[in-house]
Amino acid sequence: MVRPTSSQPSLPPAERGLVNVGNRPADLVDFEAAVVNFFVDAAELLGVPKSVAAIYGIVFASVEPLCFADIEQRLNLSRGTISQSLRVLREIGAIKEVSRATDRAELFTPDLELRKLIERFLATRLETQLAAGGKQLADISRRVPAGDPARAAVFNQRLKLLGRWNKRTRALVPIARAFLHIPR
Amino acid sequence: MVRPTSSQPSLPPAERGLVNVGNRPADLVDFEAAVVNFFVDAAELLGVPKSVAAIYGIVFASVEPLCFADIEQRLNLSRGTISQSLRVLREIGAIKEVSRATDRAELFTPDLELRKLIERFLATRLETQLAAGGKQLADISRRVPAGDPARAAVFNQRLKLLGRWNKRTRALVPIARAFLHIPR
DNA sequence: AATTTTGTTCATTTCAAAATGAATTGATCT
DNA sequence: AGATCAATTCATTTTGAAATGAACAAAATT
Repeated sequence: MVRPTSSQPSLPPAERGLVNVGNRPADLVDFEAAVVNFFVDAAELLGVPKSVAAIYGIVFASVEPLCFADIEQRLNLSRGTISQSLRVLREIGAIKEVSRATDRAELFTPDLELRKLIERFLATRLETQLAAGGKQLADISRRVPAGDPARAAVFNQRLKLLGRWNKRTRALVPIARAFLHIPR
Repeated sequence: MVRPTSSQPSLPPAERGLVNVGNRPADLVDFEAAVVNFFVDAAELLGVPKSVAAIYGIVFASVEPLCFADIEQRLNLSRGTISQSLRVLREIGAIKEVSRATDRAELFTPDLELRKLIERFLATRLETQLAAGGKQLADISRRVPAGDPARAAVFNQRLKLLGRWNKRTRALVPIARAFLHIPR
């Protein structure tokens, strides 16, 4: 009877997804795959491309900073995609560059200050969308068809409702920030 | 000098988008288009198909309940899409059916209890995703590669961080509910 | 029973976002 | 200078969710 030699009780192999196996140890690959999947799923909720999430994941799953070639080796993604996704990740501050004197390649390490990422999401997606919605509502109000006053009254009532929800949700954002201890 | 005969100072025509003009009055069409656009934009944020949002919008923008044919006339969407989108809207409780004795066609009216929709979003998308994330994190923890203890320590540290954010965000959901006055 | 009216189903198509990879740039090394 | 390495750009391709519309059902009307 052959048993796995691992110290762990053997887990089922993880869904590999975008993660390459190559000649790397199976348990490491499984770990990386599980981390990458976690971030890919989370990104789906936030509307972020899979490749971007996967690259953050693979960088997160390495103690040593990774260079471009490392990522290319570990993930089943083209150079073009990796280059573009790294740019996005740098722009949003999800990864940091760590220069290494001995080599010319840039090294990347995850920025573990997740509050910055969350703050970015709150400000960029939520707050701006809600503000845009508020403007649209104002515009709609000026378009309520006159003529039938009873009908106009109904529409104004409905629009007031939307306006209240817009305001309430906007008021929620700072509360969320406070609760998550995210500095203004 | 020809002036618009409207009582309103003439607004620029609204982006028509999916809304059909037909032989309907321009100001009504503009109003409907503005409302539809509002919901389409909001839906984009929530990951809802445009057609679904547009149909909710066109129903919202009518005082009288609309039947299938009304929607088909007002929006540039196929019967198939309308049928499927109406099903979705009924399932999530965004519209109500209003039977009319005089006619066999079903009539639809918006459910203005927006808190129900928001609650649904919180429960279905946010909470279940966060719970799934929590499970994934537990799984990842069991996959931390043993061997190098220093490395394992770093990973455990990082995973603790993710776990904390997961928990905090989960704790935020009930607070959001309370703030928005959404009954548990 | 035949017809019209009212919608549904689902195999195919469309389309926009994401991914690709060849060509190119811009370094660094010999 | 020439060669090699590291990465970026961007015109093209892929892909998957969304939309289409013809075929089909089910009920009401004639």
